[in-house]
Amino acid sequence: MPDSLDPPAAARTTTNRARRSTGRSVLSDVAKLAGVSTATVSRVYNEPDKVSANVRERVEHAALTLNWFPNAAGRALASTRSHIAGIIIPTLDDRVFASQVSGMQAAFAARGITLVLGCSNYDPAQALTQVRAMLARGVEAMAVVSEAHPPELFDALRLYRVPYAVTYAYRKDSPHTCIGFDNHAAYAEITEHLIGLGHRSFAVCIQPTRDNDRVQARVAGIRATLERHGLAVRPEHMFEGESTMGFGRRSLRTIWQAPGERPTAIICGNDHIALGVLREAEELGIAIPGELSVTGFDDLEMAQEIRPALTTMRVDTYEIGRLAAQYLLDTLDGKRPQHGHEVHALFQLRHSTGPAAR
Amino acid sequence: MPDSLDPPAAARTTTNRARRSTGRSVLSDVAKLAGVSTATVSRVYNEPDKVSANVRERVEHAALTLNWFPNAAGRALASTRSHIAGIIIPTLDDRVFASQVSGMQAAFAARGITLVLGCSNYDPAQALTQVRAMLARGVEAMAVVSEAHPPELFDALRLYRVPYAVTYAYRKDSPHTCIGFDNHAAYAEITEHLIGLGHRSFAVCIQPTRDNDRVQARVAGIRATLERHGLAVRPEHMFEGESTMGFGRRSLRTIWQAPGERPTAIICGNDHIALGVLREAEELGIAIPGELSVTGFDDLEMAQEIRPALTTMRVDTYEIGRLAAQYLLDTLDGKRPQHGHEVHALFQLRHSTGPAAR
DNA sequence: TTGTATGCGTTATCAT
DNA sequence: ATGATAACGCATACAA
Repeated sequence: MPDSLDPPAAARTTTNRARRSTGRSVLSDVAKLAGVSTATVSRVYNEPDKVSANVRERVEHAALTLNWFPNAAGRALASTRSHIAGIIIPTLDDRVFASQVSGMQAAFAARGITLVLGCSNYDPAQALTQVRAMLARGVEAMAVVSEAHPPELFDALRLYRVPYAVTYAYRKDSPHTCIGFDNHAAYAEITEHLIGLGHRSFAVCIQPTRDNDRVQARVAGIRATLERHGLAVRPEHMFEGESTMGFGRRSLRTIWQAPGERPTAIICGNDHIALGVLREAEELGIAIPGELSVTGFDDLEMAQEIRPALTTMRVDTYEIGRLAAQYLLDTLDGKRPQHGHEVHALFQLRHSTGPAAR
Repeated sequence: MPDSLDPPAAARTTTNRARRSTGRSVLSDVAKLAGVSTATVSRVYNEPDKVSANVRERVEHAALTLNWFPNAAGRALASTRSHIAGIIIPTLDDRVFASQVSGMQAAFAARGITLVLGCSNYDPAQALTQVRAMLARGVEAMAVVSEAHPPELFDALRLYRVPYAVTYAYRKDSPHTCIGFDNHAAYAEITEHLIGLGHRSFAVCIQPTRDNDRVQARVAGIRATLERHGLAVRPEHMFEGESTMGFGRRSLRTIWQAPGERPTAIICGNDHIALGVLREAEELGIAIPGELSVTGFDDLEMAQEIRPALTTMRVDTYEIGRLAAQYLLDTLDGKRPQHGHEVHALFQLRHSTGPAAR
C-alpha cells in the first residue's frame, strides 16, 4: 500500500476538474467549516450516536449554514445502497394502480426510500425495458403488477438479487411472492351469487385478456364456476374491450339487438363498464334487475350512488401498496417475511342484481 | 501533480474494499474481456461514433455476455448528471394529476430521464420535504403543481439552479414558468355562460381553498365575473368540501332545506361534485335544468353519459405533462424555450344548464 | 481512434 | 470519539 510520499489530500482536493460553479457545497466543505474530518461529518448523519453531542452540533450548524445535504449518487456509490425502489404498473389511468402507488410511496418515504414509477401501458416489452432501467438505477427492491411478464424480467431481478413482489394479483401457486387478491376467486364469487339467484344465461363484458393475467384469471373464474353448474358463456356473449362506459353500452346494445336467447345477467370487468351497461339498459328500457342483472368491480363512488345501485366488489389497493412496501422493507432488513399476502375482495351486494326473470 | 511512482492502477483495482459478491459486473470487467481500456467502453455508450465499428462490436458483445449495464450512481457522480427529474403533485387519486404524470413520464423516458414522483397530499410542508429529497437525489429538473408553496421551496430550486416549471395552473403574471390553464378565466367563462342564461342567484360547491391556489383562482374567477354584473354569491351558498358526489349531494340538500331564496344555478369544483348534485336533485325531484342549472369541471366520461348530460370543461392534462417535460428538456439542452405555455380549458355545453327559471 | 490517469461526493476501514 | 485515506463505478481531459 502506498504510504504518503507526496501531499495527497491537500493537493488533490484543490485539483478538482471543474470546480463547482454552482452554490452547491459538499461534505468536505462542511467538514472544513466545522473543523472536523469528513468521516465525522458522515457519521453525524449515519451513526449519530457515535459522535459527541458538541461535535455533532457544530457539524449540523455548518451543514445548515452551507445549505448542505448529502449527494445521493455519492452515497449510493460509497455505500452500495441506492435507497431507491421501483414499481411497474400497467397505467396510472386506472385508480386501482394509482392508489397502489400512493400506498407504496408513503410507506417507502417513511423509511427514506424513493419510489420510482414505471408504466408498461399493458405492454410486456415496455415492462422489461422499464425494469432494466430501474436495475441500472440500482433499485434495491421492486414491485411488479401481475406475473404476466417476460421470463427475462424475473430472471433479471433474480440475477441482480433484487427482492421483488408481484402485486395486485394473488395466486396461491405462483412461484413469486404475491401481494394482492385472487381474481379467480373474486369472479367465482360473483358468478356464484348470480347462479344462486337462478341465472343460467350469462354475458361477460371485460377488459382485453391479452397479456393480462388478472383478466384471464377473472374469465377463468367465471368459466370454472359456470362449468361446475353445467353452464357456459356462449361465445357471442363474450365481449372484450376498453374500461369505459362506452364499451358497456355498445356491448349491451349488441346483445339486445341480436336474435336468439338473451342473457339474464351480465358480468362486467369493472364498474365503468357496468355503469355503461346500466346506462344503456335505461336507454333501451330494460328493467334492472327485473329483466337483467349487472355486476361491476372496484366499487367506485358512483356505484353506490347510481340507481339501481351497482352490485360490485371492493379491493383496498392502497393497502396492497402498503403491504408490498412493508414486505420489501422487511426483506431488505434481513427479516424473513412471510411469503406473500392475500388481500380479500369484498362483495358489495346492492340492487343491480336480483332473481333471474322467470 | 504526483507522477506515477508506484504501480497505481493495477495494484489498486485488486484492493477493492469488499469485492463484489453479487453477479454484477462493472465497466472494467467489460474492458478486460473486450481487451480495451475503460475509456473505450465508456465511449461506446456515450459517444458511439468516436469508436471504430469493430471495437464497438467487441465491447457490446463483452457487455452482453457479462450482462453489464452502466451503474447510474457511478455515471451520475462522474458526469454530474443524474438523468433524474422530479414532479410534485397533490395526489394520485385525482386523474388530472395522474395523467399529467403519465405525460411527463413518457416524454422524459424517451430521453432517458427517470421521473421521480412526490405527492404532497395538499400539504405545503410535505411538498417542501419532497423537493428537498429530490434535490438530494440530484434532480436535473422539476415540475411542481401550482405555485402555492412555501417560498423556501422555490428558493431551494433556484439556489441549486434546478430548472423548474409550475404546472396545471397558468397565471399570466406569475413569477414562475407556468404550463397549464387559467383557472380564473375558466370559471369566469362558466359564470358568464350562466349569467348569459339569465341566472342571478348562484351557489358554489368547491374543493377546500386552503393552500390551494387553483381553487382560490376559480372562486376569484366566479366572484369577479359576478361582480362585473353587480352580483355576488351569498355566504350561505358557498360550500367547501371534498371532491365527492357525497359532498355535492349534502350541499344541495342543505341549500334546498334552508329558508330563503334558492339559487337557480350551482357551480361545482369538478364533475364528481356536480354528479352528486345531479343525483340529489333527482332524489329531491328538482328539475334540471328547468329549476336548477349545474356545471362541473374535468369532463369525466360519466359527464356525457348521465341524463341530463353535464355541462362542464375539459383540460388535456396529459398534454400539460408532455409540454412541461418538453420545456424542461429544452432548458436542459440549453435552448431558451418560451416562458411558459397556456393550455386552454374547453367548454362543453350540454344539458345540465339552461335558462334561469322565470 | 484508443489509452492513461484522475476526479466526482460519499462511506468505511483502519489507526489513533 | 475522531481522523486519514482508500474505495465505490464511471466519465473525461489529455496524451499518444
